[in-house]
Amino acid sequence: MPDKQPKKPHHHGNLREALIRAGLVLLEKDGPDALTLRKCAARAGVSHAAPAHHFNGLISLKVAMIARGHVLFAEMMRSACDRAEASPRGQLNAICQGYIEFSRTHSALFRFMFHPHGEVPADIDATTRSELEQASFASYDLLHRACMPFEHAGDNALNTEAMVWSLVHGYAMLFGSPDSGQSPAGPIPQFASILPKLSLRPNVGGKGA
Amino acid sequence: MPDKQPKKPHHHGNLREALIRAGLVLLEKDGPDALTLRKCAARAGVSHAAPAHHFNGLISLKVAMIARGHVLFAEMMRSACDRAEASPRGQLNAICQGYIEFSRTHSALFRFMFHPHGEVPADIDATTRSELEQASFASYDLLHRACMPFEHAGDNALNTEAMVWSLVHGYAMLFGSPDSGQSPAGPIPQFASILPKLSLRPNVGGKGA
DNA sequence: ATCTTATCTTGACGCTGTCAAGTTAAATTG
DNA sequence: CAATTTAACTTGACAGCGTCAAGATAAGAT
Repeated sequence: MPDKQPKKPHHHGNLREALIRAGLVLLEKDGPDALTLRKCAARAGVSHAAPAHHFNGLISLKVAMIARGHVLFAEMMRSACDRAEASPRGQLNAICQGYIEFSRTHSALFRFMFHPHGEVPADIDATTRSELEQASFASYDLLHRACMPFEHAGDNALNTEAMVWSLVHGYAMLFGSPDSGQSPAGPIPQFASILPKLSLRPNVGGKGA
Repeated sequence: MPDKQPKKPHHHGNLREALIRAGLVLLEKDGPDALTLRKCAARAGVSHAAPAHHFNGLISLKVAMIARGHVLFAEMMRSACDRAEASPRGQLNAICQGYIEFSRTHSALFRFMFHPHGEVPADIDATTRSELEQASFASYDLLHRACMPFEHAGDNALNTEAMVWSLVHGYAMLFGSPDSGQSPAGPIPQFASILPKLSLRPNVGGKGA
């Protein structure tokens, strides 16, 4: 046989990946309610029942899309960190900027990712489940590490994280959409002018605990 | 005719209200994906097409449920304010406690309310639309008023609001659910220990601007 | 070359939102 | 009070949906 691609195992080639990408396109184009297995299948050029062999149900495809979202999310935060100065404040600021930038450039996906469906059901296929766990851990870990320089021995170890995460997540949810928040008029303050109002003391000694 | 109720106009009596209540029950019981016009109709004891005469489509019923959610939301914040001391900090704290209490006692509804569907579509019936606008304004106004004592002349007028709202909303979204947040272990800090870390200076003189 | 297995197709089922038409009861009017 | 209009609801139908069962096809293994 002539030299083939290393991973073109069967008919379609890489249907699982194609379905995830189709789902992301549909989500961003027509919103979460327009996301259907059949449309994803059609967009990938396969029959309506083909997705069942890669995801056990629509919910699994959704979870796989969320996992993919976390990968993009982490990339955007990492890239913001690379462009920022290396100081603790610079890095934390960059994480937040990446967080908010993601919520703006992928606004439908961002909303889709964070608890729109309640808990992840138990009957997700193992591949998808582990993808989600790994990707969501990785993206959270970036925030976690950026907060570490501000943890202190006396504090509850999660205090800074919870505080920063709440602030940036709430801001992204409320103001990080094309239509600027559901409430009254006036320009939305920049997040960069909000973050400094959190009383964060850098921990000069080393690790906090 | 014998004395009738003032508002029992027709067959069912008050189908619109019954459908909203049925929807809220279904939402809390089986989640947002189980919310169906036909099930709401069945629960209200009418035929599957009856809801069309009160809501122009499923989306309108959803919006009406969100409006109802804002009413309950505002009630919970107001009640927390009534139980708290009258000082600016006491009131602001109470608003946040009510906010978080609502997100915990009505967790599915809370998630349902905040942007799960993108923008409100243009083709909502006028009744439902005005209900939403009025109710969401009322609930936001409570937060707005609680923040007013901390606004200052030099600040962007929305700074304090945006900051407090982001913090409490993010906290409620991330940690205000039965399953405690999607990320790593450890006890979640109380919001009461987070709020004081925002540098809020009371404005002793009167109004900020 | 045969067998096995993974991948995808076809067809069917019940449930969904929505539309069109018909029915019933309330309100209005003469 | 009776006829008419109008609002509320029912019935029936349609396409699209998720999902299951069964069959076809191609890749890999023996």
